[in-house]
Amino acid sequence: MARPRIKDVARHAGVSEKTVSNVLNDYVHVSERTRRVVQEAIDHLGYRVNLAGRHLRSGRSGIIALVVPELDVPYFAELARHVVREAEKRSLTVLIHQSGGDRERERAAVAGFGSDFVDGVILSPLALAPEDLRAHTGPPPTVLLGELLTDGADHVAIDNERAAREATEHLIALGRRRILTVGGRDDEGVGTAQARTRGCRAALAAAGLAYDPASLLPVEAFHMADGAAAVRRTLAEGVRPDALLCLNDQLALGALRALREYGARVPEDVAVIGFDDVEGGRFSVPTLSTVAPDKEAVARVAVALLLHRIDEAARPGLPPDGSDRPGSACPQDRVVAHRLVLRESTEGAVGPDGVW
Amino acid sequence: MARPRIKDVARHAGVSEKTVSNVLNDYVHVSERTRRVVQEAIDHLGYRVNLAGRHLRSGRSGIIALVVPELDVPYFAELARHVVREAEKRSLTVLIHQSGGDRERERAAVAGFGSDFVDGVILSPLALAPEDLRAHTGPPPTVLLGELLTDGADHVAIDNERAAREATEHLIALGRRRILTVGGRDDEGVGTAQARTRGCRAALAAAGLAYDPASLLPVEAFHMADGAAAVRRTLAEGVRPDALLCLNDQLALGALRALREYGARVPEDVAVIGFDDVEGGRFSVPTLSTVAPDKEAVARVAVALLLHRIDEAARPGLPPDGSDRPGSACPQDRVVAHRLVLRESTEGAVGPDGVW
DNA sequence: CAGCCAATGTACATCGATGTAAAAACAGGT
DNA sequence: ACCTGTTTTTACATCGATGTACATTGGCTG
Repeated sequence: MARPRIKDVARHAGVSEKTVSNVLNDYVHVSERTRRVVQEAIDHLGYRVNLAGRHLRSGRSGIIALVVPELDVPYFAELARHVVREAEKRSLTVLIHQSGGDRERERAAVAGFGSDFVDGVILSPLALAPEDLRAHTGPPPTVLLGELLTDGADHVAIDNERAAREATEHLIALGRRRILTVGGRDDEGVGTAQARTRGCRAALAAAGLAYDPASLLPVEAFHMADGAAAVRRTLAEGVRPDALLCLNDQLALGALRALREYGARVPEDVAVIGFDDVEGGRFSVPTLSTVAPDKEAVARVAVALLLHRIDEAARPGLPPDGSDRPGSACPQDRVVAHRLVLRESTEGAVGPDGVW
Repeated sequence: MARPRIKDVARHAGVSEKTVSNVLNDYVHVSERTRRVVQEAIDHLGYRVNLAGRHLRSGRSGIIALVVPELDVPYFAELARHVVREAEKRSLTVLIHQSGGDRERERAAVAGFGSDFVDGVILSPLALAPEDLRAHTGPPPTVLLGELLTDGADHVAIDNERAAREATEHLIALGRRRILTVGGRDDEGVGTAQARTRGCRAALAAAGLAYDPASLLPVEAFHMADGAAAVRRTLAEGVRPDALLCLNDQLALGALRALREYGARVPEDVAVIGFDDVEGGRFSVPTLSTVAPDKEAVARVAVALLLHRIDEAARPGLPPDGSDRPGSACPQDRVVAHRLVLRESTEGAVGPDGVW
């Protein structure tokens, strides 16, 4: 009553094991009749291939890993959904890992999790340093999401600097001048936060506005709690901005909450804009203006790029070298579209409260 | 320069392959000296076990699947985080699947995804029917989350009926009488929605309030958009409730938005309560009262139960029978704690808007 | 009808790790 | 030194699927 093996199917169909395997793998030279007989045996016994055996033999598991900092950050959850869907189309299974923004865990990810059972890795790094990547050029193939860390690996992202510039220009066009950047970072790092901060500064400079380092509100993490805390802290100090550029929607939603506690009307007193276009921002009070990355495209491009690398690595070609095949061996750098979605938090009012 | 195999380590250490395997698996009868030599060879070569080989030999992959309807529903994302963390503690890896609430996909999950590479499945069903489960009692071991579908499988959930009763009692205690149930369902199904609806009715009955089938607002899915749409529709019809019991926080957050559009003050005009205690409800305006399940406990119990089944299945004992080992062969039914978290949407006001 | 090519099917080795059975090494007791 | 019993190590088969190399079959040509 155990699960049937290929040999059981072979016996049942009266053919050899290899013939069954050939049917399973759509090998061309199998007569229609044999194929039918084998298929019937398969159906009859309820046979299904054992991935362990196939994996051992082929060296491919059909599993790719997606590593994100935290799943319960809606942006990553939405991204994960798209990646899973995209991978499924190409009959790959996705293993989702959470790094918690821990450098050690991210390093483990690019190293293939201390074993070789994933065919490839899509990593959204938070703490990984460029040298970690350089240290590990070997398998498995890796695609990075988010900011460009180094030129050592494939990479997919929106143009964060330009997106931040556009968002800031929008705030400036609304007549806002006292703009704070929630989550902004001034340091030398190569992360998404720094790129967006640069874009913001560029817009300010272009508008002839002074840049004040104090306009950057640092946060621990990009959660609602951090956004709310940072804004509460600043407001408590007596600072009165007229616009907030929040580096993601979670921060922005937390900021909306904090502003409300201080009696500020959004957008009349303070305009707020975020990044990511998550579900929460489409139903908040007020609804949230945001920079919407094409998440579906990010997922599609990332999976395609990764699959390409995997196939490439499987071919007997010159693996570590990389002098031939133009535009293939050298790391790809794909920029995905984004657009500004303007909602109530910068553009309009919800309407009066209490006319029930 | 290929990845080293166990045989390479053996050669390098001057011992047999099995001895290396023994060291790897902490077999007792290995002399201290041999162990040291082998360990040095392992470190020197940077050897790491190949999971494909181990999986093939042992029949265990060390991977469990978590199947949820959608990852971008925050409750499932938070649950996923806990499950992953819990599994990691027991050196299991979690494969996350999304069923999209599709019955076919859920059925595939309990059937082990058409292959046997997962050791077990934790499934949060949405569309699965009891008969689907009964049809597939074979491997892999399965633990269900959410409502009790049948007595055929292990199962972990909060007491949804009681939780809904408590939430409704809270609304009634506030003096509310025109209570609508957003997402409520009256039918004969065995899902979470039905259980919560029953609890609500029980509370109404206990308070001597009439039950009106029209108080159930059906929804397509449990997303913010559905909550907002359902409430808008009802308000447009002229219905004026004084409380909303929303069957999850997403519906509730959508409802808050819709209420605001109609000028209703929450909680003064309408009290709102949800289920799940997601992050969004802790920062919404107003903050959301909710039924908070102990998600960490759900994850912990589910993983423990599953692991137990997996071990059980591996032992040579009487698999399909199940007459011995009391309280083990028979399906477990674990109820996890929940508590009412009362916030502004039922208890207090945010404070006046516009005193900036 | 012999002869040959292509289409089709088979036996066997292989992927890497580990269980089995048995051999080798070692300790202690007489 | 010899036997006994235990520890330590080894050779080999095994898990399931598939690539390789070869055997067989059938169809077609000359």
